[in-house]
Amino acid sequence: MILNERKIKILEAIINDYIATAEPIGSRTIAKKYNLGISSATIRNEMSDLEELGFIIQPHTSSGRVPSDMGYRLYVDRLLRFRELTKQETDFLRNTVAENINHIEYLMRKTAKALALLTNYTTVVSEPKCQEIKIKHVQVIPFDETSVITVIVTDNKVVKNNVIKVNHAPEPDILNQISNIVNQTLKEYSFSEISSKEAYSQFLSSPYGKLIDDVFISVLKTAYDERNMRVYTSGVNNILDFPEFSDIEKAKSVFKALEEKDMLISILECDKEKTEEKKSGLGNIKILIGNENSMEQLKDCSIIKTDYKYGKNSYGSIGIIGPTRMNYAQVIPVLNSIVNNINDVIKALSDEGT
Amino acid sequence: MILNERKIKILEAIINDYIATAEPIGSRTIAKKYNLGISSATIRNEMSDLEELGFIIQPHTSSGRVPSDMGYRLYVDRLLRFRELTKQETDFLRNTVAENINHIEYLMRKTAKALALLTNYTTVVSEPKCQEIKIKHVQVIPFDETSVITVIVTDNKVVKNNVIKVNHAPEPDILNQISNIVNQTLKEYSFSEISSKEAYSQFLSSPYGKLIDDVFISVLKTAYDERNMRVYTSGVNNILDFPEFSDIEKAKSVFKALEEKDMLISILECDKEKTEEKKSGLGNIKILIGNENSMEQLKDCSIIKTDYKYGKNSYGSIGIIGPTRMNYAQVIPVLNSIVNNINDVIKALSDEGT
DNA sequence: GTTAGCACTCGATTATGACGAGTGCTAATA
DNA sequence: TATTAGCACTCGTCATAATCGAGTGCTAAC
Repeated sequence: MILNERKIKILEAIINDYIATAEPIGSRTIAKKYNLGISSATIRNEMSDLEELGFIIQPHTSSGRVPSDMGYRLYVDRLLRFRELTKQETDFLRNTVAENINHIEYLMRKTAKALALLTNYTTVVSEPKCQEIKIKHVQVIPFDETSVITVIVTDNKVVKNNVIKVNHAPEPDILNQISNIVNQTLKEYSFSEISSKEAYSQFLSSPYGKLIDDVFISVLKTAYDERNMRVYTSGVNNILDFPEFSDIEKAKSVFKALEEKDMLISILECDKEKTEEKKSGLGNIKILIGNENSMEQLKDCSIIKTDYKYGKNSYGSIGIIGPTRMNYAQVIPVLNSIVNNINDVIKALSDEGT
Repeated sequence: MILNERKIKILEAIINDYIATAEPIGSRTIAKKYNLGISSATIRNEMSDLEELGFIIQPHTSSGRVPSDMGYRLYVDRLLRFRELTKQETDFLRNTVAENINHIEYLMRKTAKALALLTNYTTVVSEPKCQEIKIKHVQVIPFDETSVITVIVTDNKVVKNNVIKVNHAPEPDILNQISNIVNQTLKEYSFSEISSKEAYSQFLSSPYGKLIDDVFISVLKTAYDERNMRVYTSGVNNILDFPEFSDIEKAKSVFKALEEKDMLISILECDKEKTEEKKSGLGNIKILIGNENSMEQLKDCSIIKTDYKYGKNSYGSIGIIGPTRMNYAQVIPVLNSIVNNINDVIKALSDEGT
């Protein structure tokens, strides 16, 4: 059986209609709404073929058809024509990026919010992470009589901090000296040399040896602590607006999945090998349709995601989650637009800086 | 009509039963389950009185009764007997606090999570805020050729940071000097003197005047920026487990409210004047029942909240949100326990430090 | 190959009636 | 006089049946 032009036209009609209405579509509806120049009976025959080929599904005998994951996959790969963004939309996205580019936490939060607003789906944004994390600067600053704070700046402008308890907090001058020692050591030695304490053994016998050791430990902890990765979501409630989740149990299972930070991270990182690059100059946006993602709770959802660059060698991810019936033609350009914005601004900043 | 002992006994039975079952309670049920030594007919008469007095409500003719906000209020003020926490519970709460006390962000997040876990309601935790914010230390640290980072530590161990763009980033030594200038100025002058630039006008003409100005501006912004306040929630999904929110529209409206950060903040801060202190040594836990809070979307919810101390003059808030039918007898001791833990540990730390 | 026509399917909607938990009222009782 | 047994009545819930209609597959005619 061949997937001829006409079958594809019908499939396209079914998918477009289903994306818009969330109702199974019958042959008569197609014949009336989309004038393909053929009767409902012919369409009926073609639909029967499409079902046999696996592109559409009949929820029960004598109901209309609904696209299958495979149908959406064909649609996304071959039929999708992207919606042009309006000027308002592009401006809005550009401003969101421009206003927050210097503050990664805000950037993540506002990006998630902006995308949720424009798409009405759920968005997830993860913190940029280096393949190989680099510590840019460490500063030990005074806090009170029995504690100091280490501030750790990584390559990608991410700032983390830890409180360290001491018996008696040294003077600011001393703390500066300690900061210098730490920074110098970080420049000269690898993490493994530091974690074996070899790199700074000479300082351990000094009066502040214990503190210096604590600082290095806290630096290493930050450098390796994957769990520290922040993830922001927005528009989780939008799930409830889709009829496919009007069953409260289904909604609950999706919510539960989206509440788990680990789950969010794996949404953004999972199945890297399974996904294919989208053609047509859309960068490396990945699309996972329904069961293509391996999370049982999200089997009725599609995930559209991509990475953004933030600092040298440092990448974060942005994902948009909705029902498989999601509006791919709109979501992809929106995601593409904001990521290009981020990448462009970051590139401009780093060019400027050299 | 007098609210005699017997009426109160009946009211108590109704409320306890309703908290447990979420079903309207009839006179026969009470007569059978709680042997008060009177017949269902008598109970019926008393219930009729209780309804007239406004403590219970009949959803429709010939259905059982349900407590009103006023009924819960009486219950909470006069009838409530707190459940003792189990050893596991107290240990769990103590450990949660102990493990995270030095890192405010974790402390907030884990506290929210722990409370949601123990109570099965939704929890909200806000960042400690000074009535009068004090900057403990400012440190300008290098980032790259065209930017530096200001790290601002407030009185309450909250660390904020901002990126500042410069034409050409000064050497670390210079940045240290600038940090010293800023810290010194902050010690000697008030915020108003700083915001008028009067306090540091002498430095403006130096080669780094622009940068120094930017740093002060960023400090002031952080000091005043209410919006910077972080708020963490946990267990939002628990809402879906309550039959009162099985209507998806109701659930959605609560979700929408809990998604807004401003709304969360006003949940924790609203109606300070309206609430009353709870007696019986429970610190200053506040309870808002149903319409006692002024948020339309939360009119079917109760809010139990209190403040915790984190650093000198610095208070954050913790709130637990559930249906008005929530288990006050359990939630209040749990909340009380964790807040006492936080306060005790913080007190111990500050005593130790003097 | 296409289409009109028709019998058939099956979920959704509506109507109906039985059930039962609960009420209020009245009259008998302690 | 307060309490209670008894009874008719109310009304939401649940199960059953009836109807409707969108949609199908198949056949025969074009």
